[in-house]
Amino acid sequence: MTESDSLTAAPTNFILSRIRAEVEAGRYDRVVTRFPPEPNGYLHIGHAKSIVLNFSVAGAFGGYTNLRFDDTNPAREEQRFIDSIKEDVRWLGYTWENERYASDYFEALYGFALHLIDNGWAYVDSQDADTIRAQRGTLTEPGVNSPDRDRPAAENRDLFERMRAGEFPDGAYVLRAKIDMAAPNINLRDPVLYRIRRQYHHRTGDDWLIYPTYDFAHGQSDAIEHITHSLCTMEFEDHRPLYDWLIEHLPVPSRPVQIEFAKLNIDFTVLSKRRLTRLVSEGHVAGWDDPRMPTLAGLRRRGFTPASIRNFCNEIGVTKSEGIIPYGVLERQLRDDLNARAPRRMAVLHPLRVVLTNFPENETEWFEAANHPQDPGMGTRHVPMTREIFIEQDDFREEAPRKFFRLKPGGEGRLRNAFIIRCDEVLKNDAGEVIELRCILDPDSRTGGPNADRKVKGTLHWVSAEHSIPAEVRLYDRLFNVPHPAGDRERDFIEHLNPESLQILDGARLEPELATATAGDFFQFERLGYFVPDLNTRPEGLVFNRAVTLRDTWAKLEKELAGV
RNA sequence: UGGGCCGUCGCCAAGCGGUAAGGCACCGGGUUUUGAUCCCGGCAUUCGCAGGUUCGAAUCCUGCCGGCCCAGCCA
Repeated sequence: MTESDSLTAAPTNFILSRIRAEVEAGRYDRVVTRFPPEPNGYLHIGHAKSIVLNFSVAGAFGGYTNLRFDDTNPAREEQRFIDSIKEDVRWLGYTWENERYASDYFEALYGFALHLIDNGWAYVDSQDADTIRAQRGTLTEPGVNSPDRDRPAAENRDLFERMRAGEFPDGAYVLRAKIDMAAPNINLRDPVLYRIRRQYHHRTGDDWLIYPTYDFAHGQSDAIEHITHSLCTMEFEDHRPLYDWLIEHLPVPSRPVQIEFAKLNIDFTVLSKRRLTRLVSEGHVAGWDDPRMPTLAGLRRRGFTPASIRNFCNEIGVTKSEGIIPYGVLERQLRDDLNARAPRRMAVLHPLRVVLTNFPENETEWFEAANHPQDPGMGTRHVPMTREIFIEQDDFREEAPRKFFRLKPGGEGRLRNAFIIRCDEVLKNDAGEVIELRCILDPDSRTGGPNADRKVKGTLHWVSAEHSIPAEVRLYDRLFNVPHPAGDRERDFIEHLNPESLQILDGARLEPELATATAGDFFQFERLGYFVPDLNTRPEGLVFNRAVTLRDTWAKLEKELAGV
């Protein structure tokens, strides 16, 4: 594995080992998979699991992966989603072999439908949707045959050709497979294969007025592309008999097999396209790429790296049992990746003015600071120190609790990369709030000085009041305040939205080095977390997003102390 | 109550008849000018439950229990 990454070195799982056995038995000389999104929304972290799986499976056996858009329903698909999906897959680090569309195969699929009709395995039904539904039976009762079920093949062919020709309105007819209305598996009760949709398609335009259903399009598309293993989520397990039935009854060029795995769930978020679409369309978030969204676009904007997401997918594994992964697991992967690679900087989110009483006025002293404490190769930069600086409000307590070892009246603290100071005086406003500290510095404690190694418990980050630059900083918290917002049967998941998921700070001060940061950069603001410039940051209006905090043992301790 | 699937530590997850991997979390301890990182150590006599088969079962059989999915002309 390179760096903290694993593009292809996925840990094993039941799919990988099954295919390995097949390959070793000589059943395949190469493995071809496909990632088949429907272009009706943005990709989310759940899709990432599928992408990583598909690409790593094919890659492990010298094969490749196609990107295939499952665009069989023109009513809800759009070009902009195709664009975003391609961008996201590329960003994740994967390169597909072929870019394909189910709509590329409409003509071939139509031919397959004719084949079924001619062999008496499909028929045109003239009943409306409600009637068909009523005849399908229930979970416990068998369905009943359609009166059109025994329509002669020639008549079926004629009707189907006229469906294509546009002679009928939407819903007038459907093509159905003739399987078994009494099958315990409802998907086998004469499933609909084609429906009339007089609708413009984003790729085929007005060429088609009938469109195949997922069940009819998917497996056959797999076969046409010589996909060897069609990996999908568990809810399609019931469709596998139909998938196989169609492959067996059609003159397809290859015989792919479908394997199902459990989809991803993460706590405190939702991962279904339907719900994500609602968050966007109802305006609960700023868009598909809102940094609070679990979409790849949102995670990217938030500051997540492709490697962190890939590593996450590999860490959680692939099985058939559905579980809920704590959001913290994803966050830790980001920390792991960025800890190794992010340059360190100092930034103060909630500034508290500190005057260093024995530091000369109008002077600037530059301190050299390592860009990474464990990686000297990342170099150093210089940070300016002046008589007036800002420290974090949280780093001073007038009434310090037990075990609080930052600054307090009369106490000492070390200014990171600089020297040790002692708090001599606390200035307050009329409201009694602390507005300024007067501190004296120990000149011998300068980095490299004779007293530099003096033991002082707390180390504080700081910026020069004069040299620091202002910035807006956006802090994010979980989008929902319950572990499983989609699992509530009484209340709509929207009701569980966390009203404090976004906090905007407009008074942050950054060390001057950060002035030139642009989208795509990433930093660790020491003692605070990992931050990235937002997509819309500008030199004259810096905006940073907090991707994730650092592990904060003190926050945890303090909570425990307060609780007991 | 029909069909399909799942149930191994708080969360993931190996294991596939020979006597419970690993990761995360958590709890100790060490290093540290980030209460970060890093390092060391601890952490299931037990595999949803109950029977059975076997010298031997998480692994095989039977029966229960719990959870998820399916009745779109969505995917």
